[in-house]
Amino acid sequence: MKKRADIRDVAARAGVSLSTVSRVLNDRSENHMRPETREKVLEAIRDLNYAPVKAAQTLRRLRTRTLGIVLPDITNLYFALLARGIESVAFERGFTTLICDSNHQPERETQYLDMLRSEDVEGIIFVPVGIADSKTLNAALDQGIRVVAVDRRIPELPIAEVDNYAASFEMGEYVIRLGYRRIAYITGPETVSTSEDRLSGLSDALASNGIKLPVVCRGDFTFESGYACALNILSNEKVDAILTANDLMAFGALRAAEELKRSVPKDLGVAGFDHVPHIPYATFMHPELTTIEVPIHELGREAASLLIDEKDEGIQLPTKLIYGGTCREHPKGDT
Amino acid sequence: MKKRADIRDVAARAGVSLSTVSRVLNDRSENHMRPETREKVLEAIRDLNYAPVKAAQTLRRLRTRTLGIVLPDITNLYFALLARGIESVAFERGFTTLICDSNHQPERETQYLDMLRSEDVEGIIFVPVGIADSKTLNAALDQGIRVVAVDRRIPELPIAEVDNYAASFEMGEYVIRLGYRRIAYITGPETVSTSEDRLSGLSDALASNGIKLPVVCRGDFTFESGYACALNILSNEKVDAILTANDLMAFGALRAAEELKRSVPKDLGVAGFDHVPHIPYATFMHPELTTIEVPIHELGREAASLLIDEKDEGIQLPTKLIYGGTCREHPKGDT
DNA sequence: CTAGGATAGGAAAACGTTTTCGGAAAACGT
DNA sequence: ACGTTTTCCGAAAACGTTTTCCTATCCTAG
Repeated sequence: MKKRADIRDVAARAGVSLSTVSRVLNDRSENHMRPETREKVLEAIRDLNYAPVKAAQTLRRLRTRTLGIVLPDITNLYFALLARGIESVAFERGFTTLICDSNHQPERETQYLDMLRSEDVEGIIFVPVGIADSKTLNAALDQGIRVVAVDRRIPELPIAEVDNYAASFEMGEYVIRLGYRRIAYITGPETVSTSEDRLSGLSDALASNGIKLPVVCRGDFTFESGYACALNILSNEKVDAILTANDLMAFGALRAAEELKRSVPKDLGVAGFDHVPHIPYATFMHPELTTIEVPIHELGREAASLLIDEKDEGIQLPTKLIYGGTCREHPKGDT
Repeated sequence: MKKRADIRDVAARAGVSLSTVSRVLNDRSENHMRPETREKVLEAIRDLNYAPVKAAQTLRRLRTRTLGIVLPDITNLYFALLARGIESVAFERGFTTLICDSNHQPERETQYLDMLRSEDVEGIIFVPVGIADSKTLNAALDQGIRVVAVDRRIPELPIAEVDNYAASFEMGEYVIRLGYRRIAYITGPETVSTSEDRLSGLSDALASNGIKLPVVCRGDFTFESGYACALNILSNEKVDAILTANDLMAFGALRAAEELKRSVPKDLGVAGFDHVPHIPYATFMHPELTTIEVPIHELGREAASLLIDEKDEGIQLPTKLIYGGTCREHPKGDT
């Protein structure tokens, strides 16, 4: 392995100064040079197989063309799709992407934020685990790094999101129209804006129909928590539907319902939120889950665009109600 | 937007020289300093929210402390777990990780390899989509970048893998012991070493019991291809078991079996390969899949270690047969 | 009380670029 | 032929670290 050629090797071989080589490399259209000189330099570059050292360029210009992503769990398909959406835009625009999996640990999140800062990323897409550590976040912002939120709100930051409140409201109206009346809800952590929005959307939908949520159980978006909550609810309360803040918990609820021999959707309606598509296992399951589709890949693309185009306004994308088989098909006395 | 604190700001605030700050940062155990001084520096760092500029460090040490990962599909849990395994070791050892999702496209793979090269990564962990483009690969190797394979072999490269042949052989013997005789196989792409190893392992196991594989169908590791192959096999052949080269295709086969009203495991045994754990959807399913467990997270960790410790020998990790419910429980006339 | 060795910490060089500034040479107008 | 502009290119100063080489200061032993 030979020593790698640097810019002065090139200059020496071409018989010019290193500033000339640099000018050729960055071909500055102002200040053009004699074709003859330029050719000599290009030849030397070819001969020596010269490639600039990225770190030196970065240090000099202080632009890394790199984007950071901080998310809770890359093994969760929802976030993997998000990452992919982000990456696709970044790649198109010539940006490199650094994916940081905080693994649901706020402390890790902080470490990653600092790491991204020291990597001098030009922007960060941030899906916080809980309440974002404002000190670390501000350190990044103060340094001029743009940060956008996706899916979960962070105070003061632009966000790419869906209207969780409205979607959840719609779901509430839907299940009521189907005749469900005693509706339990399994929500997510209170530190996550999506949880709260979804809960209040549903709650308001029921209220506007004169119904109150008989029971709300707090889960943490995992299958297990959905299962545990549902078990609890079904054993202690008389409910005819369980709605959840995400699909995973809905699957947990289905599992609980099955164990307790509650037939879905006849005795018990179940609905989720997110509709992470392309889960082969889900298509294997029947009935398919009634849920709200969140265009997570698109949210990722939008978030990346927000960052790269330096927009300060967030964006809201539409959701879609997916009519699965875990809620009754025909409303009572209705079409 | 305040100016970002640099190392001399820290030095000034702590009332020391910048070399001292650097020493604290890199805590060099030789040449230790007064705890008091160290504390002052750490405090200044905290106060100023100082984070070193990576580009400068890199330039000075001429080491990027960065690892690249090129994998076929980050939305596939199997690879997500792999990435996580790699990342965990990398993080422990102070390396940054660049995840490149080739999305099953060889061309994209090549682009990423080139990108990683120009990023000066110190090593690449590579799970190729098909036959790796040796030109691009060699360009990286020539530049002194270490490359290791994981899961799928690449000629000349060290690899972290399991003994696919032996594991598949074991599975073959197992299903035979259970009394299955007419065994179909759904394999993966022929360009992927794991496919071929698994196929020949099974085939040899059957052969050593005087049995021939009546039918081998080539899938591509997707649920859909497993489903299609199984449908085809079950309609045209008289088989009592379907084995597959990965779990996803096994799920596809289960779906096909169900549609054709073949009862599993009574009429038909089904087994997969990989045992991607923690799929809530899978635990929701019963019976659970009989399969081979591949410690993919560990493989990732080992691969990262191989790279960081500059080992030239590959490593093989053990697999484990998972006794699910998609094969008969009791061998005929056996315990 | 002093020579000598540790020890703590400072000054400055180096890493490989980009870019500003300015000087020499060439081109041009008179 | 001389001044003025333009064109081309070199010298050198950054960029923010790490690290080598020193120099002070402090201990310890004799």
